[in-house]
Amino acid sequence: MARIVSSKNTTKKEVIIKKAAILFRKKGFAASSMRELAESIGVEASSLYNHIGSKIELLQSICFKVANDFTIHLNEIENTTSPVVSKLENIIRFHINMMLNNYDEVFVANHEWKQLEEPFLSNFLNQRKIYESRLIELVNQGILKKEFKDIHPQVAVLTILSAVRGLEFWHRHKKNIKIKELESNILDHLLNGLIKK
Amino acid sequence: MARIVSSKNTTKKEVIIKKAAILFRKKGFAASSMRELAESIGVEASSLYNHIGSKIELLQSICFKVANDFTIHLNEIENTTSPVVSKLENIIRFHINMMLNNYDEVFVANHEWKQLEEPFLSNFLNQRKIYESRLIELVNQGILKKEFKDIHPQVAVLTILSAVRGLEFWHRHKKNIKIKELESNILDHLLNGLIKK
DNA sequence: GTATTAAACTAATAAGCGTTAGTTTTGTAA
DNA sequence: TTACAAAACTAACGCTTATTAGTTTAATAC
Repeated sequence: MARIVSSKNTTKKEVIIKKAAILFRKKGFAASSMRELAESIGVEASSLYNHIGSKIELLQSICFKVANDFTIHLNEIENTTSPVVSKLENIIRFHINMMLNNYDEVFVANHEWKQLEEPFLSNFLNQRKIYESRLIELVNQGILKKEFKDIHPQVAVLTILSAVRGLEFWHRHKKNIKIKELESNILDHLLNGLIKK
Repeated sequence: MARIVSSKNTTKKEVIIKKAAILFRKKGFAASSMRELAESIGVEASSLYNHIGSKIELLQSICFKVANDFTIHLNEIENTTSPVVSKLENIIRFHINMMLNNYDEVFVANHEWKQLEEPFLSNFLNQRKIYESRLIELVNQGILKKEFKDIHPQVAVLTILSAVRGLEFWHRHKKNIKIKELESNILDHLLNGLIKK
């Protein structure tokens, strides 16, 4: 009789959620079945229900964990007194590292939140909206302090968030370039641009 | 008896594909049912099969149409003799306009290609890889001609493509900003950066 | 060793899926 | 008006889905 293996610091539920994140990232939430998930763990599908409530609950856990991590980090950044450009750099670095270290979970949160059900769907979107607004306000401060050009802050935030999200694709050719080099290149591009002055 | 309405220049098949793109964009391919699609058109699910072969064929049509549009445009750009920066600007503008004018189709191609089956999946990925390589080569030319900084061309292309893809999110708050302003802001950010010099 | 509990199993459920077959209705042209 | 073809319909197929109930096995505590 196969058993779910979990070390001392991780519950069996956490093991299932992690495996779910991997599966959902690869195949998408709707196209993933509980039987597949169970197989990837090594048990029968029905056995999973000794540890979790439902399939949708797995998606909720993944999405809200990610959202929470980003919010907490932003809270910390806002409570410092650095130049705006440093704050923004810190945030971009955090996004890059989250993407590299929690690839499956961040990917799923980014792509599969649509499959959430109410009230989780609304709540998730609202958290994202608030996070975005706080970033826009930060860029706005940078403009007022003459650290940034007089650009449209909403568009700048969108461009930055999207560019960082693009690191998803980096897992394809991860080996071709060093992480630190990747990080500094993206930061340089977003902050200083592409054209030689 | 309800009928699929199609004007003179669009076949019923095209109507179905368009509605499919809208549905797949909203709910994802796997989570969309043929019964839902039929309902959005106003007929029974089985009636769709008078015009199309299968559900997966719809996804194929959408994805390969988009891929083709981008490839054709890149062909045209490569056959001109403009400065690299103009070529790149032209390509970015094309991406922005494709995203704004063919939102559903581009979104689906970007998000749901995973659900394609072989050999379409491999073919699609290969086309994307080639497209990306050609852009990287273009940026490389810009570096050699001293138009661009000495950055990592692969990272630059990834950043640009990702930033432009982020326009997906723009449909949420489309009205707050003019398209031309949006376009020039993004171009300026990607080419010239955020920090005041 | 025995009792208890955690966690696996098998089997079954009802619902939804894409798709097909066969039939009926509708629009068009002679 | 009649004949034909296009395109809708109803009904059903076989399959997969998430989930539940009931049972058995394995690990833990005394």
